[in-house]
Amino acid sequence: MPENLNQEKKAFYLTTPIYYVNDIPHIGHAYTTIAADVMCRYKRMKGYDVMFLTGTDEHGQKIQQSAAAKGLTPIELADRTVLNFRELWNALGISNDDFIRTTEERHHRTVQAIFKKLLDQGDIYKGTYQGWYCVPCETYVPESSMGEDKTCPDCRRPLQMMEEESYFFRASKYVPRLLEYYEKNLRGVMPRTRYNEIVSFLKSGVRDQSISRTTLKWGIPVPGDDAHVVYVWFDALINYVTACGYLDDPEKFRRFWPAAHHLVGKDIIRFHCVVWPIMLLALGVNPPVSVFAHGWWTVEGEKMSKSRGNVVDPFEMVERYGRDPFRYFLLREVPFGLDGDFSEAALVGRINSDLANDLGNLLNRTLQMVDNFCGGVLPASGPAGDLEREIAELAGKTVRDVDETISDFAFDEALKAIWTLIGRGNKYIDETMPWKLAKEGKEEDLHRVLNTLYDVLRLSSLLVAPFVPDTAARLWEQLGLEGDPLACSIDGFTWGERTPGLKVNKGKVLFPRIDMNEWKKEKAARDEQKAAPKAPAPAPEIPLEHEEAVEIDAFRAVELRVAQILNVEEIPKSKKLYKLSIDLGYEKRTIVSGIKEFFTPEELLGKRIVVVANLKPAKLCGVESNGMLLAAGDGKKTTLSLLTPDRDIPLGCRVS
RNA sequence: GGCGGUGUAGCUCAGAUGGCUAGAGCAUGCGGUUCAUACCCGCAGUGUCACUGGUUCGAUUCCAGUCACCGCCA
Repeated sequence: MPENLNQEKKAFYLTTPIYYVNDIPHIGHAYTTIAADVMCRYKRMKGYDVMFLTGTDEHGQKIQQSAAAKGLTPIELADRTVLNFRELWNALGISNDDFIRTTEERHHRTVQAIFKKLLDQGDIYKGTYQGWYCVPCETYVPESSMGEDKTCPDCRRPLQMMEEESYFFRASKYVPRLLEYYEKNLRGVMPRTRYNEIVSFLKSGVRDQSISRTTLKWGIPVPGDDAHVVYVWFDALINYVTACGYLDDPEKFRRFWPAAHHLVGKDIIRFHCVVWPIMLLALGVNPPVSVFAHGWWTVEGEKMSKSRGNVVDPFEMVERYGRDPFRYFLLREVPFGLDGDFSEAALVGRINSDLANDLGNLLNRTLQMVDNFCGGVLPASGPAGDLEREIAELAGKTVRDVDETISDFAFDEALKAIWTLIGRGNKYIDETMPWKLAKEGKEEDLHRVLNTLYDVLRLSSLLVAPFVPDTAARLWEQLGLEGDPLACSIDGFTWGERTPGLKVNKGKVLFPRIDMNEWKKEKAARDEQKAAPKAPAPAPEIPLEHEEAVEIDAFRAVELRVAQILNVEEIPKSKKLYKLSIDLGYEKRTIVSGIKEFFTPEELLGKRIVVVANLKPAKLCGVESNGMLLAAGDGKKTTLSLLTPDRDIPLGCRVS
């Protein structure tokens, strides 16, 4: 690999995915972007010339639709959502060098130039696309996600086989070349399990990709054929080279592209590890050095989803706990690449034990001692003893460990290594008991200890700086040091290096401890408020088609009665069904109900509901159901609400 | 159904190439200390290392099978 030998600085290029503007920013977006930020800040401190890119993906059907639903033009919608992302990156302290929007002119030109080049060289050809199409939803449905009897998974209406003219990208042609590339580049896809998945997927064969659409307008026109727009994925991936100067700045491209790394969520590795590298190979450009796929967050043990209402709002977390603790938690709690669980209790635990007790307290007690015993001025140090040599050695090892682990995107390991050093500092105080040395007048020993602690903190400030930039700056300031730790070089750190007569500025406690009892009360109160009736939700898409009119008798024939849920059992074989025991007042029954996706057993227990009492019994998953409960839901099955009597009324009463 | 992964202390997880009393963090209990944010330090633990066989002088670590969970593919 050519390593920019004629440049004094090594290049490093890192991207996040560009985020689709049909969504409000949540913890997943925050996670990827924070990780990228940490990596880039670290590389800058290691002397790399860094380019850090994030941005937004703004074309495509979904944008066009949701803009229309809101009475906006697509670009108006995009302009609004982009603001949310920019604000979030600001709130999280993201240090990106560029922010690309796929609607920008530089990107349009690049996409069209690439399309044309591939077309000219025969890697793009015109053909027909065949597939099952949902006319109302205006979308193709892959066979794997079709409902029963070839119905649309969204609106459940029947699909039609459609044919459409489309441009295709000759992906199949480059599969052997890509496989060969991955064989030689084991870090091309990380972590390893994803690498295996991609390789086995490639070996199973890749179809040519349809890369244009005639059914929508919101996209980049295919050069020379205005009936088509470029398919959103093909368009989106190209952003990584647009911003890198592929078309406009060959010098920049030559410098940064050989050092390109992508960070992505595990859901989009196929595009990044199959389609994208093949596009690059076709262009005669090397695939990225690595694509790292990180895991997903669950929330309080449950899958995060809009319908559960448990989506973590990063703005709220930053406001409540601070940006640094949030950043720290996300990268410390879970190995990058694995799924993890986000819980506020765990976050508070990390704040108290790692940030307050270990790091904050080490700073606080050290500076307090410099104040108490030396009038706030760091004294000159005597020669090091065995203990000090051991700690200096550990410091060196920590620097090496951090470098090694961060290079592997193992942010959690890097933080563990730093905290081992911090822990050693705390232990060292107990071993040497500086207050005793002060009392006994052993000044030389005392000064040596304080200096050693000072260096542990000084180095820690540098090492934590990429993760918690604000905290690092505060540490630095309290240590009485000039400038910004983030602007320092990690390799330039020298143990024991000192400006004489340095005065420390013991300031406010770095991280106040959070009282767990009070926190629990506060959290419980908050949860209760959340559970209480919320502001009216925005109207979901409701199917507008009506059933045929019926006579009143037809309705009367349905015997609706009030009942109460006595017991809820999971049906292990089923993802959707619960077995419910219900009380109708005059009798108890079992019904089977497909509401598992929307309610926990706890939520259902004791609920008073309305059931169809004269429904013919039916067996579902081997359990006999005697009736059904009533619930309201939108057509897309994103939410469901049980019908429940609004005041106390005896069980068994009829509903009419 | 195919491929791959995982199953180790209450919880979250580490444990190349098989070997002495199986580890870390958090939580728990006890002790120490007072410079410090009721903090820090030390000690104590409990574990049939999923199950069943096999290879071996010896397996958590290798092999085969079983079960459970997860991912990708069909």
